[in-house]
Amino acid sequence: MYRDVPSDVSFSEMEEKILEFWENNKIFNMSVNQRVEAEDFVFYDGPPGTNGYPHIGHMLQSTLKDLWPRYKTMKGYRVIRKAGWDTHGLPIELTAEKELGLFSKKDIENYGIEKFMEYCRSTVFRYKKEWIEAIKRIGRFLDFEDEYATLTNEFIQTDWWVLKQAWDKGLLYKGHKVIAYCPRLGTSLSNHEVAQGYQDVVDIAIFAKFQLKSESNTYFIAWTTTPWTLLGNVALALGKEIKYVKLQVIDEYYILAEARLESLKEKGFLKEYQIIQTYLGSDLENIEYVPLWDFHSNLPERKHYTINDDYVTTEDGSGIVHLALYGEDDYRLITKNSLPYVQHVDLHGKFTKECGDYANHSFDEEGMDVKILKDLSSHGLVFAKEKYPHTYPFNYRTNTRLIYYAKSSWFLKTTAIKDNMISANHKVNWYPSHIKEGRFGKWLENNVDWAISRERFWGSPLPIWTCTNESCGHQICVSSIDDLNNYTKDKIDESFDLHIPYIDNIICKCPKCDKEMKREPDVLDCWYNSGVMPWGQLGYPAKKGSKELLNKLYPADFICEGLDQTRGWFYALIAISTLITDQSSYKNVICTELVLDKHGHKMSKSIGNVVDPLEIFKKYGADSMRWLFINTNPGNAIRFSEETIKDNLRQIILPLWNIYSFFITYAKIDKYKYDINKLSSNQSNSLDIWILSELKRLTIEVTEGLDSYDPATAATSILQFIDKLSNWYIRRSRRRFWKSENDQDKQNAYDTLYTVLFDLIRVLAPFLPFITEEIYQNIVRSVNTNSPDSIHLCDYPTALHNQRNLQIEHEMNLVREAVSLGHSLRNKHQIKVRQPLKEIIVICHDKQDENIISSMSQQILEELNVKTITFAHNEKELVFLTIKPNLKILGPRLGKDLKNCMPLITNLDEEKILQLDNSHPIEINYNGNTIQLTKEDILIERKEREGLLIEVSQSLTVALNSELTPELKREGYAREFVNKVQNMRKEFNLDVLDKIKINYNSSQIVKESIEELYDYIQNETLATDIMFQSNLNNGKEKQWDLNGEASVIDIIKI
RNA sequence: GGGAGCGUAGCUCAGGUGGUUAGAGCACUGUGCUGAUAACGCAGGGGUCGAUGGUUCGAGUCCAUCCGCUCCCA
Repeated sequence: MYRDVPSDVSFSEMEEKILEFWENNKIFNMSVNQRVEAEDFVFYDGPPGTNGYPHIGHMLQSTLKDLWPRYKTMKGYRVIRKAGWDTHGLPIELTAEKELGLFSKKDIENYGIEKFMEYCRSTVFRYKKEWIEAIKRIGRFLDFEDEYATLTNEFIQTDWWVLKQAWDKGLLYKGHKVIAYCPRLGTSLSNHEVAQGYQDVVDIAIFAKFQLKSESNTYFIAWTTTPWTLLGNVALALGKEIKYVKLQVIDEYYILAEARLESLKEKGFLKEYQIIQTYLGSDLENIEYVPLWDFHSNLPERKHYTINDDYVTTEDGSGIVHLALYGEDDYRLITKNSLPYVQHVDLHGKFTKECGDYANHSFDEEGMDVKILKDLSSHGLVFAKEKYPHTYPFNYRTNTRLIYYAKSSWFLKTTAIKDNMISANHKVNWYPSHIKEGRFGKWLENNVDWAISRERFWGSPLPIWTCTNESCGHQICVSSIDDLNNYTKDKIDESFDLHIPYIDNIICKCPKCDKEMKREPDVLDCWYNSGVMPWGQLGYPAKKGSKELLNKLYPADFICEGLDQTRGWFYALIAISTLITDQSSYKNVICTELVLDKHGHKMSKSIGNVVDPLEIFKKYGADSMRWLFINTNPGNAIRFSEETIKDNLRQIILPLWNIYSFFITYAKIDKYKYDINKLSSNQSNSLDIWILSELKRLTIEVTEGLDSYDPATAATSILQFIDKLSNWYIRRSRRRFWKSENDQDKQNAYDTLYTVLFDLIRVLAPFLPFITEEIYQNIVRSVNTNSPDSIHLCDYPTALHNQRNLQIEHEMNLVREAVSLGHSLRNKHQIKVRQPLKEIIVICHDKQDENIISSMSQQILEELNVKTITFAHNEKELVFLTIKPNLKILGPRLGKDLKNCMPLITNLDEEKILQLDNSHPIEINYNGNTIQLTKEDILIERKEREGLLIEVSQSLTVALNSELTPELKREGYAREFVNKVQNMRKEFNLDVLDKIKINYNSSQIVKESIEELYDYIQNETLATDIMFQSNLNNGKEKQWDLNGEASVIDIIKI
């Protein structure tokens, strides 16, 4: 039989027990393995890094990453869910550096690369335990036994295999990438690190004079905020569309952008001048000038001339940009125009030996800007100088300046597959939909070749070997250990650690010239690893069985990550899958926004507003948190606070629990047992028919929501259903369960509620896996041991549109409308519901509704505590009619005339309105034209006439007969009396079935009422005796006010 | 600087393809109901739908510009 349902349940403790139950009974394994023969629903888990704690945002993703796999499992699919861990990359090296007190690559080499790498390895799983705990605690089913990690030889070889594909297609090349570089530490910085180190500084900006070769006293004026780059100048850039002017100032001529003149005058750099000539930038292309210094004059490439590019603006400076190899745009233009790569500052930040007196000085040493300025000044090459405030990137650890430095890097030529990536993306279903063409689509449109190598240690090594014989220079790319062995003397096997430094001991023999080949020293970007994941998680193609598995597990039906993965995982996946298979590796993707604190700020350790998920689980349980993440659109930023969690508990968890508790309370009393063979099939009670129809509707709507990866609409349907079930079906059916006779109606009520509950918990199981499991174990498993061990092994309920009963849904809406109006009227009359009333008068605006109201009148009468329902037809006496045009219909028909016709319609007299209401068309005249109006063209509204106590809605007009006869009053006292007794029973913690004796003292009228309705009171309160006592004073009695009559009541449990 | 998202009641958010009096939950006020309910019902107050223009008979919705917040890129 059913277990009791505690009213003071701790959801957290309940959930912990469920977790144990799942663990002990291997429910997750069973849910996958019982579907071995089934079609796969493919889910990929984006591997998290575990050298930091999991936070609330990951719980949002975990919720969604669990919801669909659970749902699809119940829908009959096999859903393999491999856990994966991101274990490579710069963040791990940074952690290691920090903890080991190392500051640069050189430090690492001194410390010992082998030791350093061991340290990295020891930190990658530092918080794995906490991650697993949090993921499990939120109820996520994830396979930690068959997990994958990016640091294994297996995964690295998949990296290699993918890279070899690109190599064979000619899509892998070595080029340069401009990156933020710290010369002090000799290390590159990631974007994230750079972002941490911007500082507002005031630097000297110089307007330098570049003399035209052809005209000795004419100069281009170019502006820079980094004077040290002038030493490496190779060209000047002008905007093609920008207007330039040639000025005469005394005996010199200057060329600069017209748009800058005003500003230069304001600053006092220009006083008296004459405009000699105007040009477009395109007129000034390809003009040679004299370099400021002749440091690099012996380089063979053509240089020191003007070029055009759109990136030049006239927002500051002179409208002419000086180009040196430090900056992404500079690098792009230098490459595009085949200008020489002049790196006049070396990796230590020192000027190179070509730079004359400057050689061996640091670019950022004290006074360098002034030195350069004086130097140029002495040659008459400074047009103006100014102090210029701007933000400049610094190394956040050493507080020294960074340089944007062009370094060699390996690239995947993704520009070659850009169109394929874009069309692959067209086939992906995105939630929210705007990401597809918006953030992600735009990112693909602007795709540049992907720099996939890093000059670091802790990553998958590049599998490229280069011949040391410079005249040969042949390169090979290997796809696996076996492949590598084709080129080596000493063969290695799987036990060999493929990481640096060991891999660099492997020397290949050049197939072209037999000389030694050495590995390209870089490692792969960890984002590259993440994009390889669909193959890497299977160890494809080397691992046994991986080919068969890949056929089933590629591409993914569903993935889900945060918005920040647009340029991360989402891009890596689509780039690599397009490269290898010319399609996206995911079909449906949910992209979640950030989880913010309750004030809308990002959670961060430094602000101290980080919420620990485990604390929330402990207080409110995981189901509450899951519901929060489902019910608030995950595509919008979510403000997280304990209050919202509490709201969610109250909104869904408690109502569900109370429905369940109600069922158990009565099912135990009546020893109800669900028997599928005896389930009453011809329901006669309209409440049953109605809730079963609503149940089908719920099932349809939730299924549609989940199938279209839209969690929010599914959540709305669920909340509405719970409300209907709790606040109408059960509220209205209470008496059917409570009554003493075990008739068919009671049986029907039980069967219906059971059916509804059983379907409901299965519909909800993917959303709220814990509470539904708890209910399932009690209402299903405890009475039927043949049913599946867990709700998560059950099938999802199904429903068809034709299983709904739209008629009853409409009818019940009408009934609820009538009840709502009735409640509202009682409010107006100031008569509480416990006081019975004689009559409710209803006018149905549509006469056909009378039959509905009449057949369901019992619901209305009971709910409103009214004796009879009367239909009236004298609506004109109660309401006046107003008419409005139906704009949706008349708008398109009348167009511009609508505005003028509106008053003609709204001013129609009541007779005409009634005529229309009775479906007789009428005509109005406008501007000489006759316009015919039918009922569909207008909207009729009813408003109560002044001074009447009536309520009007769309379909009904309702009034109450508020006359209180002596009989009704007596009944009122009796009901009041019952209410007080029941309150006392509750207060004294009596069991529902406990019998009592009642002693009371009261006025004569109350006494008469009680005696008259003795049986009723007895029945309601389970009283064996109700005794009047004129001297009631035993210390336990309570004083009450029964509709103005003072009374004393004492109850005694028998 | 470029791009994306958001801006609707005190708070959190809904508001396909333009259409009538802009909704819900929470909070607040009043009131009622309750032997499932740590609840709930009914009613009420609370809104220049970020601003300004435009298209249209009609704009929260479409277009343009601007403002504010957030994120991504530079």
